[in-house]
Amino acid sequence: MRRFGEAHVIAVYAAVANPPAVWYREAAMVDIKLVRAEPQKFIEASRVKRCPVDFGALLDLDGRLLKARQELQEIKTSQNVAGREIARLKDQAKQDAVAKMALLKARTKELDDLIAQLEPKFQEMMLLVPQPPAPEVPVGKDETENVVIRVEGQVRKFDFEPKDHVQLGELLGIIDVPRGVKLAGSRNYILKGAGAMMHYAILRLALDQMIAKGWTLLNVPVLVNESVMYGTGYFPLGREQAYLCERDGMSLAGTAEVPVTAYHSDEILDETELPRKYVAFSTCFRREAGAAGKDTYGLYRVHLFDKVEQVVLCRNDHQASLDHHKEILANSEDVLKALELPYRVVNVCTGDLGQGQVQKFDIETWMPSRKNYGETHSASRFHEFQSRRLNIRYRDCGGAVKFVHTLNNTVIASPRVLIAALELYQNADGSVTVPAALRPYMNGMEKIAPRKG
RNA sequence: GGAGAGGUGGCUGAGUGGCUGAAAGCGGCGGUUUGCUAAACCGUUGUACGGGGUAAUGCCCGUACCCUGGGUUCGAAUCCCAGCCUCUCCGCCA
Repeated sequence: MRRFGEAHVIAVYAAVANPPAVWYREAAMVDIKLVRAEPQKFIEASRVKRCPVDFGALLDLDGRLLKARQELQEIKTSQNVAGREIARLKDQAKQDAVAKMALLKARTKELDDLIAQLEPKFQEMMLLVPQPPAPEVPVGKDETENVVIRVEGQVRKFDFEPKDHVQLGELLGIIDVPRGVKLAGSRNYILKGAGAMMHYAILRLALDQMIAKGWTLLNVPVLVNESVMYGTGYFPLGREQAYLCERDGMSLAGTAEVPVTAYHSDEILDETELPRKYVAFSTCFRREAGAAGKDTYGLYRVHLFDKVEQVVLCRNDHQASLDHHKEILANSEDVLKALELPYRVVNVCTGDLGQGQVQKFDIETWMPSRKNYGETHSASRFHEFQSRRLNIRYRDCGGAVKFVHTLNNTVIASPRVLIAALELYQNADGSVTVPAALRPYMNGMEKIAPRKG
């Protein structure tokens, strides 16, 4: 059985002058051959996704690199031929032949230098080229132009004045924002007692549902090499969102998607081993750079949260990708249905789509305090975007080596979903009924009641 | 953290300057033999890029790749330097 690929091509691209070194994979990003063949398609993708790339400069660089490499290859051929010759020559004839080689060597050096100069620029630009979105993705400028495609469950009407999750959390003694801020600054919090129990209960419910469906549970590193961040597409564009441990050249992943998707990087799998379906729990770290002043209240947008994530690696087949996309969406809906929370599914528009995503469906769960649905899940499919960057391939039945397709979706993320759960399950007296599905995970607790005193 | 050993193809493992993209074995694939399986025997078996060719696949030529990067040399898996990673022993530790 073939398991590991041999091409662990991780190159250091260091701006020679200053650390930190930037890591990337030498393996292709988006397929440059496709960009050459249909530049218009990528120019359009760049426009609607709002990922600016100078394709004129990119193709120019590509052309010059290609030309230099072709000449270099020809020179190498003559060098190899001459080298074999020299081994057989003697004395004066040998001296003459060696002298001739010097000329070739000088040209080789020139070409090497040229390539060494152009290559990093080319790679840098290639890392910015977006994956073209699927035709069924609505064109739009930002999240306000996402299209609702389905609404599930009934939004609760209260016959009393409902409290928000922070008020409930304080009243019940299960959420402590001030002390979270004391320890770790803004956007931090502490879950306590039944609040922490409900947090773990939700995550465990999600894990158990996925395990029951036959998904493979992984426990993965969340402090990862930069190459993994580049490979999954979070770098370079999302670098501002990540906590970096620069001394060690590592960063904290914002989601288990990162290590789980990279799990098979630099490997060649066998088609019979596909699809691979993984589920993993991880703590997620996000700087929320650029979100200053946005969603500052409560547990909606925080620097650290816990999440159960699902990741699929499947055949390089459009239909297979579509089928798995439906599957991972349904898996997440199953968790919300078990929790009996109302939600809707939206088709995310081009402007709100990530660089690598072909299409994305967000699930938004009803949050009474926001008087709106709030994003709780994000189901994406990438086609080859991530697998090219990570070099994840498989051998198909005919023996051809192809890049896998990757997909991922939140199974559940907490505490964000606690906003919906606590607020929707609250009672007039300030207590919160524990959703039936969570009781087995909370020692049978049925209700979280206000503290005495 | 201290001391040592080592990184070669799917795996094991040979290879100390040109005839080595790489011996041998295992595994995989194809075939012969056989009532079936097994065994035996024969053949075959990396990836990427560029060029040529085809209706297309097969195919042909070239280049690169023996952890990564740099250096020495006409020529590097082989010599030198730096880095990364793995293993063993000791120490520390959830």
